[in-house]
Amino acid sequence: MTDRGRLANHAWEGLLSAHARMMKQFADTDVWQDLSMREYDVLYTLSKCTGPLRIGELHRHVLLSQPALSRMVDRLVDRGLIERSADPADGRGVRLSLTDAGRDRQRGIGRRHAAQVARAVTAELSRDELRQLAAICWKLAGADPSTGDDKEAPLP
Amino acid sequence: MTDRGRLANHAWEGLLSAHARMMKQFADTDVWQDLSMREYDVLYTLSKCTGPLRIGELHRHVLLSQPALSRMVDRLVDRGLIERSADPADGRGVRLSLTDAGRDRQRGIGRRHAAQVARAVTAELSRDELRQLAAICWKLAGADPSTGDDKEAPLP
DNA sequence: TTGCTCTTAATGCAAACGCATAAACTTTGC
DNA sequence: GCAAAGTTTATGCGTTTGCATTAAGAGCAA
Repeated sequence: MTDRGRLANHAWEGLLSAHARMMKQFADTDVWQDLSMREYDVLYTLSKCTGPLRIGELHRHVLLSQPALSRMVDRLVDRGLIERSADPADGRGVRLSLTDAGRDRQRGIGRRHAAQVARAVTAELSRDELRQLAAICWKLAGADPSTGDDKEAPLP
Repeated sequence: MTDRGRLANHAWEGLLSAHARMMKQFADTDVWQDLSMREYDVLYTLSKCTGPLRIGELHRHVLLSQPALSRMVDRLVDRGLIERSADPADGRGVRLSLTDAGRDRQRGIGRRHAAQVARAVTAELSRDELRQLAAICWKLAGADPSTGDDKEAPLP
């Protein structure tokens, strides 16, 4: 392995460790009400996107198998937090959107969670480090940092 | 929320997106043999540490509930990849270590996985970015980047 | 020592997950 | 226009996970 490869592995391991430490820290708090962090992640993803989302789109953002996601959507629909509607342009497709209750729930949890993220992350990193981390991670995520949208196969 | 807080949230969201994208990419490959990525994570953590590890120590590094980890250890012991032994200094404790087969398995998978990490990460980031990412993430992980060991409650 | 609390790991059980596959629909090629 | 191939979401089923609790040893005070 090249030196650069080793450096890449060291950086990736650092990212994994940071992820694990922070996730554990957040999981140990009381902000999630009756949702799991994964369920909140789905609500949050829906809240970020303007229009309704296909399940496949959602699946790109969420670290979960497609069947598991399909059933999680079932449960969230049953609980009145999201809505399934038929896609007029594609009979197979399903369009997902937050209900009003879902949006309220996401906002309530989101406000508290954002505060704890701010506390935990700013406690460790300077403003410059935050900027660098954001720029690098969004690059690694293959997305435009300003919009948060994925970039799919950038044209040459 | 302060401006710095918003920046922290933006950086954290970037880290989550990068994590999700990379994990999906790695999960879609054939390097894991008959292990799940979570099981490999346990073997890898054991391989990094010099001596046997308590289950509680392992639990600090792995994003899994204690009972789930306990049972995963069961299964890995049954499969002959790790060894449980009593802790002479503490009758409740259990000391975990890789068997020879477990070490072989970790190394075989680890080599291929490290190669794919190197490919995926260096494809997106320059050498300077890799260095910055490593330094910042290990800071966020609350650990010394050179050793990878956790720093617990740094003395004032 | 005894009795209490604290810590560590394991267990019962319902919920959630992943894999393989099916069902429903769209698209493609003839 | 129709069959074959591809795409998108859902379902069957065995395995794994998390929550609550238990079991067992450590630590400490009287």
